[in-house]
Amino acid sequence: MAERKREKRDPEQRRAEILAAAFACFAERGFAATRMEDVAARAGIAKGTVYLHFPDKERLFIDLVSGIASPILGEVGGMVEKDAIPARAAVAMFYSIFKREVLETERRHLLRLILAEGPMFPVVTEFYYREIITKGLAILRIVLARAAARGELRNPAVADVPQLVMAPALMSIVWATLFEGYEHLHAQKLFDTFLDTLFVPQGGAI
Amino acid sequence: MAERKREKRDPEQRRAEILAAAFACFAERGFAATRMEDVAARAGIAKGTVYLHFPDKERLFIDLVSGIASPILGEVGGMVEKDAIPARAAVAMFYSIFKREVLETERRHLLRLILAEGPMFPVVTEFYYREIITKGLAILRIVLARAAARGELRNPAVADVPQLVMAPALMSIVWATLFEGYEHLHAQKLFDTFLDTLFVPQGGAI
Amino acid sequence: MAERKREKRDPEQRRAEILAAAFACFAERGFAATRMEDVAARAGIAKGTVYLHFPDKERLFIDLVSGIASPILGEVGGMVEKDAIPARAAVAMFYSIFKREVLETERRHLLRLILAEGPMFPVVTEFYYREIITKGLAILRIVLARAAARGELRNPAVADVPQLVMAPALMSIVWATLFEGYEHLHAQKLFDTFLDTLFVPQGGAI
Amino acid sequence: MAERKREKRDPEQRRAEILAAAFACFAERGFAATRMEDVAARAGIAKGTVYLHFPDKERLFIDLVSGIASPILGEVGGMVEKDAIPARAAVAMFYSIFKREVLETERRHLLRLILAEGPMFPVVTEFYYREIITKGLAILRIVLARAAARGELRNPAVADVPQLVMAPALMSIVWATLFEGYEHLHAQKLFDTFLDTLFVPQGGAI
DNA sequence: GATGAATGAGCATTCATTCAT
DNA sequence: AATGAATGAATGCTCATTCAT
Repeated sequence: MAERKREKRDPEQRRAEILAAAFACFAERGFAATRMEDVAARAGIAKGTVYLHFPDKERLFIDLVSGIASPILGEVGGMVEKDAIPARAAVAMFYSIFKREVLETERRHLLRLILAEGPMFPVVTEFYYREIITKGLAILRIVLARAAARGELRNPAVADVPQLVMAPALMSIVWATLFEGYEHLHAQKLFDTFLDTLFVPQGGAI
Repeated sequence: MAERKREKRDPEQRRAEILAAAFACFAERGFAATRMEDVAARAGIAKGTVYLHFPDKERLFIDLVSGIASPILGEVGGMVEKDAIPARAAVAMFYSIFKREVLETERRHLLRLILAEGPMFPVVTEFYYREIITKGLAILRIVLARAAARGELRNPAVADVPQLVMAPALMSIVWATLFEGYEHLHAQKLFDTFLDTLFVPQGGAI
Repeated sequence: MAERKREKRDPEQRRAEILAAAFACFAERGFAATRMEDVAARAGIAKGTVYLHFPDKERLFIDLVSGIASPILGEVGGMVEKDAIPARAAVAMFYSIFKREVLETERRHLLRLILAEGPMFPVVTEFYYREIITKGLAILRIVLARAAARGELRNPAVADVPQLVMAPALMSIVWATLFEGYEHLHAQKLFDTFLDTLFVPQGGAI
Repeated sequence: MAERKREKRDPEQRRAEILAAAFACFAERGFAATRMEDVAARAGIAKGTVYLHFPDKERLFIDLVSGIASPILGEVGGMVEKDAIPARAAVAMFYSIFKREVLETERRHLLRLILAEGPMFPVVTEFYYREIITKGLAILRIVLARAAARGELRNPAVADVPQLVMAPALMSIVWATLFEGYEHLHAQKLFDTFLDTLFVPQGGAI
């Protein structure tokens, strides 16, 4: 009978649990097709309880999508600091962090959510542009400019189109989301092949 | 007010009008958030009329998403035939067709639809994998293999990961869909830069 | 190609065809669950054509239910005339006509229709009370009174409750409609047993 | 205006209220013509609340029609036990219970419902055949066989067609449902007259 | 007359949100 | 705080009826 009813909790923890449940639901079915009751059930609480932490479904979504991104940035930022390391290593690390933190995480569903619900939630799109894209591109721009200056790039013009470097990452997510079930895409190979294409060989010889 | 009521039409034309309206609506708001009445209104017809052409919302969506892709394939396929032309030109043509037929068309919203609704409509995902991705990759694989054999690729390993060539196209759509309002991405420049990175310079000079 | 389209017909015949189709449909599914299109399809005509003969669904139903009963009465009425024949024979004939004209005909579904839709169509109920019940009871009353006077009834009080004589007929229809599939009810035996109960044995023997 | 809003209730009681309201509605207008909103309104609750207790309209109907019959059976069954009492008294009790429990109750509308919706709900028909008809006939068969053996029946053959005994009950309901407004039928008289016809007089004289 | 595409009111059902407990 | 029954607006779909052909 000890059905852990009316379990009280640290509000912050409760909030986090709801966000986690909400993310799983939204990622699975999209915003419109997710029922608040699904979220509650997944969080192991009652429907009404969700409303004690979020005023409505829309706000739950926005808080969720915004909050989930923040942690990613930190590490990536460090990349730019180290002037010493070769650009190729920096970009490789970029992919590596992306792989570890996004592609191989539940966060890989984020893109789908943002892309899918973007038009309905401009706030979210803007948030991502401002907080993630802008910062990511800025970092890449710096790293690529440095690489170009050092002659590490086969095509220095790449430094002007840092989106090109993001493209394989994007592809890896989209593929993982849609087609992984039909055919496996080896993300690391995709990244490495791109790195080999982007950068002049490091000639360990002589 | 030209109320054009009870306008009869060629069934095929009517069907096409509905599909066009539906595409606009679905692209704008997603499957769940689109009301059949919206579609009808956009097509300038009554709610019930939609059901004379499609049995239900789901089928309207599937027929729509499936039908809209078909026309794309034809032209791309021709690319592979011409053995004579340089690989770079072939890939450039691939991007060009993509730009003309998808990126600069309403079809650019397709990716969003597929990505967003994929999990709810596995039929659609499978259709796209089978009809578009598989065929597109096959073509690229042939072209790239040929290029590798001819020494046209800076990194011949690219021939094994044709998804790499698709990545910039993907990026161009995602950017156009989400961030174009905040910052312009010059798709042609993206493609050209990538081509310059991918292929060894043709050195017309000396 | 000779798809007998836009077949013109004698209006009366067309009307009759529609009524027949409508009866089949209404009997099968009831008023509300019958679609005008079903009726049209069953009559082998287009939806709109029904409306050339009946102003609306309700009127189709009323005309139908009213019209289908009329033919029954005639023969029964004759029963009362023949003063000479024994009451038992007259009542037997009543059941016989009922069996032949109603129970073993599609008309057996009439009761269901009237009972089911009665509250929604008081006109129909009233019509049946006035045209069928009243007349049928009147005839039975005369026959039974005569029988009582002649000492043919085991219980002369039956002459005051002619509904009692109708009851087995009612039972035969209800049973045929609902339970015949589970267990057979031999209507003739039901009637004969009732006749044997109702009337004093005729004892042809000394 | 005592708007008694958001009144919470014992679930069982709520369910019973809905069933009662549903019965009234279905009895009045039939299955198809009854709107769930009517049911809700009649139960004094909101539309959605009905769905907290029944998954859909069909199930509401089936549960309703099935549930309403159960209570009838009990008492009737006792009839057969008492071997001592004369068959006539037993059958008289049968009619009496029927009158009290069905004819003079809202349950008298049940026949209409079953007859009307039978073809659309075979489950219901089968339920009634199995639970009511079969059992009722079995009891009558026993009582009548006993009566025949004791020479209480004017026509012993009646014991083979127990439906004959049910017929007056059926007539009383159908009449009450359809024609009572036009002409009164004295049910007790109908039953008594039938009993007097069925059984040999009990000779209270001497 | 005959047709059947078009219309839109109508209804079953869902689900975000509220609130009495 | 937590619950979940209750609410009612919203939406997919149907079908009686109309009307251009």
